[in-house]
Parts: sequence; C-alpha cells; structure tokens
Amino acid sequence: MRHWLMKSEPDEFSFEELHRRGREPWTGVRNYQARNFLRQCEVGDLVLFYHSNCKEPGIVGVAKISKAAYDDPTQFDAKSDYYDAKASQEKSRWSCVEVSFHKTLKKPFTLEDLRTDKALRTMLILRPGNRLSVTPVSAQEFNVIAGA
DNA sequence: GCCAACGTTGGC
DNA sequence: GCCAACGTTGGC
Repeated sequence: MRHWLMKSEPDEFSFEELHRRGREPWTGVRNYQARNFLRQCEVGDLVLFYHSNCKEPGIVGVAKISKAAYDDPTQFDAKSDYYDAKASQEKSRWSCVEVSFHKTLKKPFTLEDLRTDKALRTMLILRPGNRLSVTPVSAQEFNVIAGA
C-alpha cells in the first residue's frame, strides 16, 4: 500500500464536504506529473488531505482511494472548466480517482507543523515551488502526521 | 494583491 | 529543440 498527499482549496472542495458526501471523484488534475501519480493509486491507499490557499494551510484529515484511476470525464465536457479540446474518448489524456472519507485528524497538522518536524524535511510538499496537487508520501511520513 | 517558482505554449 | 512569453499555484 502506498500513501499520498492531495491538495484542495477549501473554497473549492473542503474535507468537511468530503465527510458529508462520503466519496468524491478527484477530477481536474491537469499536470502530467500529478496525473502519473494518480495512475499509481490503488484501492485502499491512504491519502493526506491538505487544504491550500486558505487561512491555515495544512493537513486536516485522511481519505482513502476507493476507485483506481480511470478517464477523467471532465476533459470531454465542453462546459467544464477542465475541458481539454485535445482530448477525445479515443485519446484520453487525463485520469481521475475516487476518494472516500476515512477520518478527521483530532488536530490539523499545519504547514508550520510540517516545517518544524525534522522527520518531514524531505516531504515533496515542502520543496520550494512545488505545486503538484498529488504527491507520494512515505509510510513513515504518513505515520508522523496521521498516527499509526 | 504580491510575487516566486514553476509548467506550458508556440514561433522559429 | 530552444526559449521567451504567458498562465497558474499558493504562501504570505
């Protein structure tokens, strides 16, 4: 089993919203590196859910991959913000997964906490200019943040 | 709203 | 294939 970190702007889609809905297709990823990570996701993998672009950026909960990668339907939808004119049903460019609510952290693990913890120095999310919305996380890093 | 650090696009 | 221009992300 692998572990991941996924970013979302709470104004767009928050962890609380995922809690209410139970499960949600993770669509709209339009970066090749992030897409390739999505394609490596397997059912049962655990996901750190990170809130970005907000008052207190950080990890607020854990989600679980409930469906492995499939063609992101928003790429074919001309009305979608994520429409990609260069994609077609025959030539899909983008993938999505489905995530499910797993658990809420008792206390958010803030960006400041991430930077302070020596065991987390190597996390991709902390690299300057890292803007990937999906990144792999080691089991050790995962456990530091979300407990055993 | 600013700006650094990217990724993408397209002319050549 | 190079690279300048442009767009986006995300912390502050």
